[in-house]
Amino acid sequence: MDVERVVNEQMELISMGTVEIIPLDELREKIRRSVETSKPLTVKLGVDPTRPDLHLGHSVPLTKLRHFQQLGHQVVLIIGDFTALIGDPSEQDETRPVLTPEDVERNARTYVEQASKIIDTKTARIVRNSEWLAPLSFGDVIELASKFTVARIMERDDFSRRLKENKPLGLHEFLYPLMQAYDSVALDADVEIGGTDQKFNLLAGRNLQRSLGKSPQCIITLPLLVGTDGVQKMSKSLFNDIGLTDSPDEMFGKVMSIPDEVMWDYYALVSGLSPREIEDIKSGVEDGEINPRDAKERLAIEIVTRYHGEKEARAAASEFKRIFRERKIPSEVPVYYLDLGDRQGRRVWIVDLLVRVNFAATRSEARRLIAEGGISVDGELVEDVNMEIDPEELKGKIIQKGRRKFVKVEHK
RNA sequence: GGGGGAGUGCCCGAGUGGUUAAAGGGGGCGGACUGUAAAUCCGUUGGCGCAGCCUACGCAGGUUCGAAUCCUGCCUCCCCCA
Repeated sequence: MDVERVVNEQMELISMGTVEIIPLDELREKIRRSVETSKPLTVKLGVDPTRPDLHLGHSVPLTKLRHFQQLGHQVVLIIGDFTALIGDPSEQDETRPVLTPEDVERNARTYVEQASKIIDTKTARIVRNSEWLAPLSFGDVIELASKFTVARIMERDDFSRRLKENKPLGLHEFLYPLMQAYDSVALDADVEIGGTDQKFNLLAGRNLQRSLGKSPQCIITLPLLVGTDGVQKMSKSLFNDIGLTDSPDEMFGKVMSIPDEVMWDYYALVSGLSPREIEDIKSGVEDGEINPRDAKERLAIEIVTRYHGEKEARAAASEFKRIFRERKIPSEVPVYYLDLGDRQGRRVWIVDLLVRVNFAATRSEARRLIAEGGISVDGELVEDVNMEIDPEELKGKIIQKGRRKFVKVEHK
């Protein structure tokens, strides 16, 4: 077997889509040794269960973990149940609210399930870092903390920025990189993966391992996926996320809503296509041979296929076309069951109806919607705020709000 | 422990006694346009069966014909010194 060739092949897949590999030649050396001795590398990815759902941004490092898995390495997914209690201060402008152990536990469970859509959870090691972090004594922590200097911790610009801007910075937050670093020590990690925002924490692991006389890990950073707004990084709290558990239609639509320019990031990071295929599509668009919309549609299909299967992806694509391109009513419209019991045959006031079907939170809002020309009944624009409809007449009618919200009224 | 500063609508933020339901921006919603749920432009954005009324500027009182704006107490947060 040609060792050099295998090493090259592994390195090619591993480096695909990465931002940095530190240090590159050291990783190469580790791979070579692994190939020669047939001993898999231990590759670590930590995720803090701070929120109940994973989104497409999380899938970027998970996909990289999958690559290592494909190459036969031992991947370890760390559920940061202990670290989540502190909250990673990386890129945060403020101290995170503290989660209760119950929150963490609930989130942790769904994380593993969602991660299984990307990595093979049967061969991966899935561990919780409370396993080794919780038993540490205060003395142990002080001992570990002595391996870091304040100046080094303050190198992090998110820390120094917060200090400069007179924003609070909790002492406990200083310990976060320390804990993550200790994960690497506890697992004897050879490689750790993370987003570019994790660079400091990843390097902390490398340094701590070295301080404790262990072989230091290599680190791989990956780009942060921008959210559907095309500007900020994907984050549930910014409402620009595409959740891994989003329905096919929702997922498809959200992908279609990203600005054209960022679709190439998505292609590279979460489409699952090879660099060559992506390049073909990209040059096709640049030459004007492929309509950008079709390229984006292809992307959306690829992504939905990954999480829901091809059949669902196709269905989502045609549904999208139906609603947005042809401006038709979706094939399935939610139904609102009008309760006639207490109405005694009285007519239904449109404003009241809009609130009942949840198109408006208040009657004032409903009035505004009508004034803005955003409401129609069976395709007919509602102009009169005082419109009243006979319940019998209303049966089976479709109320539309804006372009894409529909509800059908039926009798209970 | 001492001193200083701040709390305004979903968010940021202007406003220091009188058309102030409160400038401006962001976000949301609607409309136009579009290959698109993108970009851009326009409108709208406290509640109430609403040409009127009610509730609002941390909380509770007070001064005044009239307060987000002045006074008192309380709560919360931040900064500096120790």
